[in-house]
Parts: sequence; structure tokens; C-alpha cells
Amino acid sequence: MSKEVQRTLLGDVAREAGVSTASVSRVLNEAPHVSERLRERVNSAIDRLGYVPDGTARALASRRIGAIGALVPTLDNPIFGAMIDSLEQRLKRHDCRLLIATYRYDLDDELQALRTLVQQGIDGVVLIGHDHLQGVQTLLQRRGLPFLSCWHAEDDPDWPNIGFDNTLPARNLANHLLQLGHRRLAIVSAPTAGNDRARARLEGFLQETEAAGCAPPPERIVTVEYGIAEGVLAFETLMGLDAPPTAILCGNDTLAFGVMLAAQRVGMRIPDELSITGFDDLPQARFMTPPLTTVAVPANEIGKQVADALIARISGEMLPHHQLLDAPLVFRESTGQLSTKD
Amino acid sequence: MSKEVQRTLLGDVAREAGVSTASVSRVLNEAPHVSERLRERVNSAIDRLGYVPDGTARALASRRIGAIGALVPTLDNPIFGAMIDSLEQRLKRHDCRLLIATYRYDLDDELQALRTLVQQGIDGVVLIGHDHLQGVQTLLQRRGLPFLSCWHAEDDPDWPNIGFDNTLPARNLANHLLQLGHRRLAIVSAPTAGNDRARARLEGFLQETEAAGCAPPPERIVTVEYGIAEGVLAFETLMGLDAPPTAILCGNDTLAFGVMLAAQRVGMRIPDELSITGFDDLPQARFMTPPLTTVAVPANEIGKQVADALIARISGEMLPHHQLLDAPLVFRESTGQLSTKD
DNA sequence: TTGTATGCGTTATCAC
DNA sequence: GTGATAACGCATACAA
Repeated sequence: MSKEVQRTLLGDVAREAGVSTASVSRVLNEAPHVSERLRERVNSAIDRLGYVPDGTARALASRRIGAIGALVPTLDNPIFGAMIDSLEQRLKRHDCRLLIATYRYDLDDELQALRTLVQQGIDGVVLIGHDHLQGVQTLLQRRGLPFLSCWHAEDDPDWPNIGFDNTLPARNLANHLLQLGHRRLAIVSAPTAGNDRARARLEGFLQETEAAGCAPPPERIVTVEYGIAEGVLAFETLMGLDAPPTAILCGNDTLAFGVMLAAQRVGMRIPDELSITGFDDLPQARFMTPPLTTVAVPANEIGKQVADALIARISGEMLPHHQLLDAPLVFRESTGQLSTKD
Repeated sequence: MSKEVQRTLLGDVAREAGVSTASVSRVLNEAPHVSERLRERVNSAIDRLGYVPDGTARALASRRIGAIGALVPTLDNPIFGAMIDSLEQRLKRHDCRLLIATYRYDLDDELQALRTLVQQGIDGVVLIGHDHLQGVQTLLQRRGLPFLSCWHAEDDPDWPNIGFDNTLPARNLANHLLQLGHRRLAIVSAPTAGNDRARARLEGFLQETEAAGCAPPPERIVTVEYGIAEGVLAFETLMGLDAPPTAILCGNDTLAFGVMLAAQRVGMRIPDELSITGFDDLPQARFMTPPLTTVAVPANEIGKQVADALIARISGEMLPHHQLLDAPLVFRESTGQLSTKD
């Protein structure tokens, strides 16, 4: 199909430089104990011939492909896009490529995708969260494959991870609303199946409201898929109740945007008539009217740290790796005291 | 470093099944002319031994790694996230993996990243837009590597592509504003260096306004980096002018969001006092207050079609591949006639 | 339809 | 420090 151009091989470089193939390989891999003179001769031969090493042969012989795999639920959520973007940029520094696979929160798909990536020969794996099928751990261990999960914070020695606590900020958000005098709270959660982060946030909301004796009744806890339109729907559901909430805790910013925009659409004043909180601190959160009170998830920082840590693990440094990052609350104007005019 | 478990090889499967290695390979690759009986024996042996083929060896021997590379400016822009998400899902169907690399609109970085991916042995390449260094084409051609660019629509036989016209919708947006009676137009553009899409949109805006005799003077054409905050800044710059615009054409939705939110912040009524247009139709565009008039970029459709077309090319089908998709205007409430009360 | 034998382009283990 | 040479694990042309 394509013209079979005569490719320059490592052996050609060796001949051109008048050295052995082993020496060329050593120069290529920056191995120790190589004389400066030899290095120069080889490099000059490489330049002269325009030699480019073959990654596949390299991978077979060295048992390293120079790429890791990342399994993410979706790239449609910009928070993951941001993380993957940082991850890839940082991996580049370590001369490492990135294979991505998405699984739409379907853990069977995740395991299947992992199998495929492992078969490709990836040098390491990045996972999101703590919810995985048993097969994932089994496979990873059996292959002795370096891996790291992120976006959560379990101190599990079998699951090295770099992330943040999802529960505590959720509790703090709930507490913030309680402090402002709200008692009729509602929760808009993403589906928790296969999503420990969503579950942890929901639990945080519940723990705090229960402790205060005003846990939302079932009808004020709605679960919707990820999306602005879904947030709009959730708002409509909640406001149709006999006793609508005075404040809504959302599982993520996108849902909060939906809720907020739906509220504005019907002319509701935020926060006078309704307080709203998010979780993620997406770029537009601070530009909403009013700016959204939320939790700043360190997506970019996670990407960088995961890259560095996984590369370290691949290099054999089996560090502890339970890294807890800060996910601070960001108080803005979407939350406030209920106006007492009624 | 990791326990060297005795891996099961293709040869082991052959022995177990009592056939040759070639036969096992044929079954694995679903080659034609394999008897049902042989297939069953091999598959059963594979199951019994839990054999998993080695991707690196496969790649070296077959000269296909089962993955393509995608070079995107950034994944921080959700429109690219959406495209990559669809692309990856669709590639999966074809049993193809995805390597991604970002280059922050730096064409030198793009070429460098391409070199790295080519060296890995990727089977094909996806590019964004038409702006690339000469080296990109040279490299692609010399290796006879199947590739496809997207997000633009040149009818260049040397550059197979699947995309949409960026200029025409831009013209139509400008015309829409002119029809509404606006004469003091402004443009907020993303940097056009290394970004033919931004340039095409800008040109569309200019062509139409020039034709109507009201091309914006230089001070009403501002260029800012991608981002909501940058849109806010652009708004402030434009509104500080002696003759501020009555309508603003933005190069993408994110900039438009920034402009709109900044306008709301200072209490400006949209569209009564200011009309705003975007480009992309991000999910939140229709949920803004007011909903944003914009252009619906078929990001997901591009992802799917690119996957199918590139796989076809890799399989040797050298189709024409200049596929023009529709990018329709979406008229919403962020544009309207200037209120004539002054 | 199936088996045999060789090649894929490196890396790494030895010697020297 | 440097050079032979044997892996690395599979695909495929060719033969049968």
C-alpha cells in the first residue's frame, strides 16, 4: 500500500560509525561507561543517516513501551480534560506517552479497557477513584504493573493514590449552609454506582445534615446524570415539591450550573431566595452571576503529581504514595442567608 | 523489580493444542481458511492457559501497533475533550487504541510530538486544522502514514480532512447582527498564530462587515487567549472605548461566556444594550441567560467520522476524504435589535 | 487447510 | 569501555 522506503536501522548506524550495534544502543539509551569519543561518532552517524529508532523493536527487547495508560470515566467532563491535559504535559517531560481509554462509569468496560491496555504493554496505569472490579487489582498485581489511582483519598496500602478528600469538603459545604440558617436543604447528586467520589460527597452532605437534625427527606435528594440539562431538571423537580428547599447542595459544578441557570430562568434570586453550592470549581464557577460557592478540586495538580509519582514507580521507586491534596472551599455569592422578608 | 512470573507464550498454546504456532497466530488474527475444528482447539487451549498475546511482539512482527495518535492543541478546551471522547469510543469498536499529545498551539511542539508518536510506531494520525509546519507533511508522507485532519474544510488533495467551514458561519453571524441593525460591531478573537480556525472565523467576521461598509476599526478588534477570564477582560477593554460596540462577535463560546458574564456583572442588559455571539455551542450555551446565539460545531460527529475514516485508510482504502460537515447557526436570545430608547 | 522457518529491529548478557 | 550474539514473542512467506 505505501512505498516501502529503505529504512535506516541501528545496524546501519553501527556500520557508518564503525562500531558495534551494542555501542549504538548504549549511546541511544544514555547508558553509563560510554566514552565521549564513541558517543560523538555514533551521534554524528545518526545525524548523517537520519536514523530514527523503532519503538516497537525497542519495546519488545526492553519490555518497556514508553507509554502509560489512563482509564477515565469520560473526557466530556472538563474537569477530567484538565487533569489529563496536565498529566500528558508532565509525562512528556519524562519522555513518556499517554494512552487513554474511557469507560462511561461502567466498571465492566473499565476492566475490559484495562485488559486491552495491558496487552499493549503499557508501563503503568492511572485510575480514577477507588471503585473498580476485583479483576482490576488482580490483573495489576499479577503483571506487577505500577499503578496509581487519583481523585480520592483512601489510605489503603494496596491502592497507592494521589487525591483529595471528597467527604470533608462536602460536610463543610453543608455546614456552611446550616450556619447561614438553612434547614430545608436539598441534594442533587450524580449517580453513585461505580463512582466513589459522588458517593463520598453525598455521604458528606448527609452526615452533616443528619448531625444537625435536618437531613433531607428522600424527595429532596435527587440523582441525575452528569450535565447542565440534568441540573435544570433537578431544579424543576425540587421546586415542584410542596416544601421546596431553600438551599441546594450539588454533587458537581455542572449540575450546580444547571440548577442556577434554571433558577434564573424563572426569576429566582440567588442567594436571597435560594442558595446553591457546587463541587469542582470549574473555570466559569467564579464568573457565574452570582459567583458559585464550591470546592476547588486540584485537577491540574493531580495530573502533575500523578505523572511524577507513576514515573517514579516505574523506575522502581516504590514510595508510600498516599498523597492527600487540598481541596479548599471557595465561598462566593451563590450562598447566603435566607432573606427574612416572608 | 517485579516477580518474574512465567508467562504463557504463543508457543505454549500451540503445544497445548497440538498445532503449529502459525495456526495459533492465524486463529488469533482471525485469518481466513482456518477450519472450525482447529479454531476451537486453539481457543480452548488459550482459555485453559489464560494466554494473553504480547502486544509489543505483535507490533514488531506485524508492523501495526493497534493504536493511532491524536495531536490536539489542548484538552483544556471542552470542545476538544468532547471530540477526543467520541473518537476514542469509536476507535474502540475497531479495536484501536488512542495515544494523545497536546501542543498548546505551538507548531514546533506539534511537530516534535508527532515525531515521538511516529517513533512509537502508531498506525495513523489525527491532526486539528490546517496550520502545521512543513515537516509534518514531509514526515507523514515519507513514512506513508495514514492521516486525517479535522475541524477545518480545505479541499486540498494532499490533506484529507473531515471538518466544517469556519468562515461561512462567521459571516452569517456577522450578517445576522447587521440585519438586526447593528453598525458598531466588535470582534473578540483567539490568537490566530498556528490556528487557522480562529483565523478563518476572524476573516468571516471581517469579510461580512467590510462588505456592509462597517468593518470594525482596529481598536474594536481585540485578541485574547482562550478563557472566560480573558473574555471578561476583552469586554472591559471594549466598553472602555469612546465608541463602545453595540454587538460583539466572539471567536468561541468560552470567550462569549466571559463577555456575557462581564456584561451582566455591570448590569448591562443583553441583548437590549449589547448583542453577543459565540462559536462552538458548548453545552451551557443554551442555558446562559440569555441563551447564547452561536454556531453548533459537530465535535462528536467529527470524532466518530474521523475514527471510521482513519481506520479505513489504515486498512488501505484510500478514499477521497474531504468530508464537509454542517455547522449550523443557532439563533438564541443573546442577539437582538438594539433598543431604540436612546 | 496447516506446518516450517525465517524475519521484525532492538536490548542485554556475556565475554574481552 | 567495547564487541559478539542470543534473546524478545509473534507474523508470515513459502512449502506441503
